[in-house]
Amino acid sequence: MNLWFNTEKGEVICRECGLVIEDKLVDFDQEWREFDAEAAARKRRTGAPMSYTQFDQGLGTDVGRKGDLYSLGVKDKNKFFRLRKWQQRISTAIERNLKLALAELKRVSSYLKLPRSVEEEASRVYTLAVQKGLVRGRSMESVVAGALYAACRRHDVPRTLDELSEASGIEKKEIGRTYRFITRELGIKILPSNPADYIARFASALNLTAETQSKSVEIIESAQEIELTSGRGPTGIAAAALYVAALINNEKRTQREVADVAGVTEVTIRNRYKELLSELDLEKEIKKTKKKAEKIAA
DNA sequence: AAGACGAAAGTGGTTGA
DNA sequence: TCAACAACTTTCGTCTT
Repeated sequence: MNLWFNTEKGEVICRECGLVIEDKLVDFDQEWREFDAEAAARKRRTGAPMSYTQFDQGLGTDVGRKGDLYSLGVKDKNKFFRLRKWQQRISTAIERNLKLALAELKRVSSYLKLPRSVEEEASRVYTLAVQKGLVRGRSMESVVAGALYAACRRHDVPRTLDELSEASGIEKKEIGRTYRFITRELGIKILPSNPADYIARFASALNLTAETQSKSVEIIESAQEIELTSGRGPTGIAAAALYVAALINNEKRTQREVADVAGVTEVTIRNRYKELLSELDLEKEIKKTKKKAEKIAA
């Protein structure tokens, strides 16, 4: 998509269709001007942005820099070195662990192409987990994976456990276990993920058109209304809806193909598919497109 | 011959006593 | 803590296109 950030009007506009995507941009410009370093020091109110992806939220203090040394006498110099030693000692287990873990977190999150907001949230979750001592007895990596999984769910950009497992090299059930553990211990509430959130990703992996996508979201919505979706795995439902929608729009994919990208088996798709057909009378629509296809062939 | 279908047995996780 | 249970998987044989 070709976007145009109009900072004057505070809008984000699509260059192709002119659609205004966002009309409440924050103005990131300063409201004053500075002409030299002196004025800058006087006028700037903030430092670097605070971020949980930095192990100390970007707010850490170092004792002294080399430049300060020249103004000190011998006695003060010794004091200076002593203080700096202490500073380094204080940064003990927790901080070192955080540094390592957040590096790992960044790696996994960029592998999965997760948005910044999710990475940020996951870092926050991990930091909390460390502070509560929840990492003890668990591998750092698995907690990182669990935190990321939780963050994904919260931000409605679900990745499957399989994907997380592939990216982090941690076993699926291990991730699931720590995920459940830390969300329980930290009191993080997570709604069951919505099957519709998976559609966009699965559809593009299968090269399906936008119509098929919206059709399958439609199907999911009507299925949810009659409680067909509760208690079932969301990926299975998403896969089945996508499969049916593809049939209706004459873009048939095999059950095998859909099953692979969704990370479920053909059997699960069949089961959901059967339920969808019997409860939502979609058979008519499928027959319609079949007839159309035959006419075109003839 | 490939894909769809369905039965049966197995797995990991939740729930309720 | 254990057993019952539901969802999902694996496997395999049969039917359909």
